[in-house]
Amino acid sequence: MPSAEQPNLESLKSAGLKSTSPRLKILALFESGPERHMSAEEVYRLLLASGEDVGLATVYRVLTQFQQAGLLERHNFEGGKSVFELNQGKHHDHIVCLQCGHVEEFYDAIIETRQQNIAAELGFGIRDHSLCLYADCTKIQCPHAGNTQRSTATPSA
Amino acid sequence: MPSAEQPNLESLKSAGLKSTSPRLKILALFESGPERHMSAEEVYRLLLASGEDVGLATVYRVLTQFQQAGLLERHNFEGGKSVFELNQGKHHDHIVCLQCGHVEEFYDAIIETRQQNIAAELGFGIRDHSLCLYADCTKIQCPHAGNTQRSTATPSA
DNA sequence: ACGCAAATGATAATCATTCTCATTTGCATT
DNA sequence: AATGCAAATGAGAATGATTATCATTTGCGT
Ligand SMILES: [Zn+2]
Ligand SMILES: [Zn+2]
Ligand SMILES: [Zn+2]
Ligand SMILES: [Zn+2]
Repeated sequence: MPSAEQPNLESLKSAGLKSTSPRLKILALFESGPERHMSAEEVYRLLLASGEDVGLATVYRVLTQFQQAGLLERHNFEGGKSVFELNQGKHHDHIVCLQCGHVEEFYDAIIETRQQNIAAELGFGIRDHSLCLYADCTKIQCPHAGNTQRSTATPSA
Repeated sequence: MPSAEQPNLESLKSAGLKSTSPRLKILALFESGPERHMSAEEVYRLLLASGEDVGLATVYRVLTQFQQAGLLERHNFEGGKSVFELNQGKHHDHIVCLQCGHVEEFYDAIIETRQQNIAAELGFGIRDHSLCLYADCTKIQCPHAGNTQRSTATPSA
């Protein structure tokens, strides 16, 4: 077989991180797990649930390392705990359901542009920003709305 | 003198909170203190510094009560600690200097409108939102930029 | 002035996260 | 494949922010 193998091993290698079992498991979880946005605790629980044995401290360490390496993004929605997601290179903002915590993503060019302009007007150079809309999705698929379906909402423009 | 007195006593009363010394002091600090945006710890330290004797637990309690009563707003900028500010009824978003932590406020009608539209498109009913721009103010007045002046920037558009 | 529920303050407890350190493991080299 | 060692891990202690407990104090209506 040719050398077009494990992209994860590559990711880790090029990030200067040696490829260990906990790291590969965590990366795999973000790539093909049930949730795109997960807290350290969630990652830990999911790994335990799937029989993997990793320490909570390691999960925290690895998440931080991955974030610093650019593999993951860290968000601080309300509630004091950080959530992470795979960095796909495509910036987006979030809307979080206040009932069930479900996270939806969106991108709006107008808002992004305005942010730049506003910062410029105030004499700041933007380095980062976080926009999070808090809402309740009673109108769509939400466990707390009596519907457990996965949300598939897409902006119809 | 007529009965158009202490608006603070009124605020507390109408919030169902009895007017106590810690509450009045904290409210006064937000109204005429040196900072509009303060964490519990900052409030606590400022009160101690001015000779007042309040417990830290009370500060936390009162801040939460004030927030629930609508007197204060709570924000969760990055860094894991909540900051509070007097609720003036005028919604605004924030830009925080990553160097010195200085907070500047702004309001942009275009962004606000877009948020509404986006949520509507996704089938959510917005209940709240938080937008925070992280930047460094090396271009303006920042202690870390060698200038301690208070910023007075105002968006011109 | 009384009485009592509400409020306070000191401290313990909790929660998320980081640190410590002894043990294990990846990986380059023999 | 065996060796060596720095890097990584895991268990648990430590930290920082915040909340809960509870005995004591205080605001306020009577
Ligand atoms: Zn954005
Ligand atoms: Zn996302
Ligand atoms: Zn806004
Ligand atoms: Zn503000």
